[in-house]
Amino acid sequence: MNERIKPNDILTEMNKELDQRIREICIKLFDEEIDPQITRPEEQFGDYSTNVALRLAGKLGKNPAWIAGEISEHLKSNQDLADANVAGAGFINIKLSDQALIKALEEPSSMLFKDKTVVMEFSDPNPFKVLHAGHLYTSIIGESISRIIEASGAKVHRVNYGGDVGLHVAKTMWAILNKLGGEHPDKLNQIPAGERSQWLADCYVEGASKADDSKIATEITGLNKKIYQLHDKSDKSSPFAKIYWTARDWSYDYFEDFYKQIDIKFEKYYAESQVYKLGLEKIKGQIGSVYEESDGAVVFRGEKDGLHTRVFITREGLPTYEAKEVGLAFLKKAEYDFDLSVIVTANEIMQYMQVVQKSISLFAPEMVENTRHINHGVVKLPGGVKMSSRKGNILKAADLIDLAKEANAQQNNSKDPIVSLGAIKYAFLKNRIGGDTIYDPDQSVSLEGNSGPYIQYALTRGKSIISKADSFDSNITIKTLEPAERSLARKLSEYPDVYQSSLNEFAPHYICGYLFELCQVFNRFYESNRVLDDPRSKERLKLVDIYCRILEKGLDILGVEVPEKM
RNA sequence: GUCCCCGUAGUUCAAUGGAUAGAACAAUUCCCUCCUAAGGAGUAGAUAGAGGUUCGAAUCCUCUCGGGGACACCA
Repeated sequence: MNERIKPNDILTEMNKELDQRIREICIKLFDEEIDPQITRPEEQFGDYSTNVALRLAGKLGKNPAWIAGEISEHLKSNQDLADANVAGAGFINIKLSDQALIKALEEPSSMLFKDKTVVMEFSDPNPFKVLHAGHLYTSIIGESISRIIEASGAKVHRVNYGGDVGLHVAKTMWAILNKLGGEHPDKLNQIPAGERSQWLADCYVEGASKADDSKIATEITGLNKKIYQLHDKSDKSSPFAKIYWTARDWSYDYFEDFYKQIDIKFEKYYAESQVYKLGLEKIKGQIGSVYEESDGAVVFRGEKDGLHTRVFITREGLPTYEAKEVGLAFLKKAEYDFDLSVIVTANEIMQYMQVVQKSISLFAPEMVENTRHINHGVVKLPGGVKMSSRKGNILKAADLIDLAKEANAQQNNSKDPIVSLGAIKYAFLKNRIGGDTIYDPDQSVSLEGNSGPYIQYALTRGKSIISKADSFDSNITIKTLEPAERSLARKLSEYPDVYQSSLNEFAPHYICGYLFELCQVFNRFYESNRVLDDPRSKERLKLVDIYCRILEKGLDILGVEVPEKM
């Protein structure tokens, strides 16, 4: 965690109370200050659990079971809250009184980031290139983490960053000029609006595939310079500039359409053309101290920090990706003065990013202190082939959405985009961020198993129960719990802890796992306990209502909408 | 070659150094007069290998094997 937002207390209320009590007991009995590390164990063991006794055993040179016994005796002395017993090697298992458990159900979630300013950068597709499956994956991750942070009270600014200058643009421009037969911007009108994005993607593939030819490579290098010059001179009217800006707009128009489709909204699109001058300026100011000249280029020697040496300014005097990142970092800081900056990128970027961040930290440490990187893997289809944007055999983001739609139509006979989109989002978020993810369209839309539609369905079903009740008062207070009700209530009470974990680690998969488990517990309850037309109807409706609200909150954090009916 | 990440049931994934390694799908055996069975209850099945640290290791360390990524003017 970063410095400015270091949480001094990340525990939920119930956790905090137990934590405090156990700390006091340990000081009183053994004169030891120790973090109880309270966890939620399996139901058979209790509601909360701590391993303090095991960890104290070494320090005190005493039997852990004996220590656990002493502590649990003192915990028991306050029976309004909990019962405690010793189990296993020396775990202390705590069982809340029904009253305490019911109280825990009302606990609001953490507001750890209240009034903090957070900049979330994610998605980052490049104009002049294809918006591929990986962009969809990273977008869904970024959006969910944004929502996780927002839910704790932060103001989150979603920003996007793309390369509208650089060699890849030059490659696309080379192919465009080739296709148009020269600098003829008028001819661009011949490309139908619906095909523009694909046309640009094809141009990139063509340019990239021919860049091995040394003559064409030289032309592309020339175009690269020309594109930078165009920005330096704010040229918008020369034929070359007209082609550039038109194609650039096409890309951004397509991005906007796409994000709308997946229900994500960026407040700002940073472009490389906008940050490279600032980057060059900052780097040139540190030549000799942080960066150094080598072979005519400006580099950062990463080896002394276990990183690689990377070029920041080329021999041509042009900024590389690294230099632009330096500029972007300073621009974001200037524009938002954030408490926390989060950047979501693919794993392959990580090692470049570390070099960039390390170099910045040497002359502006405050810049990187509050910056956090989240790295994720790549998207694959089951038994999938390797993809390469250079070769053009790439899975587009739109293709992935189509696959989900098709699967949803076939398996569920549904055309509801809320279901197919929810299926993709959930499928991407249910695994821990970091590794590659295999996207199976059929599995993702399945109503059986751990899927988005399964949770969506569970919620619509829960709501349907409440809507069928003759009367329902959400304000009633439950006074007692039957065993089956208690199991459900116990699971419901875990939500704030799970949310807290997902916030601490920026890990949406905890939410997914919990929601699925919650549905399982609910279904088990529902199987053998009537809600409507039952003497316990009021209490059970209340539990169903809490269940629905948690599912709603959880799905909202995942960015998954819920249809009215399924 | 150097550095980084990864290796868990047939498959896709979980597991703050903690209890009997949890699920889902697939397989298999049961259970629907009932609030949406799109469900529930079972059975079978896994930590790549070898050492080490620890009261305790899927998790930390070393090595081996296997997969992916990064290694100077691309992003």
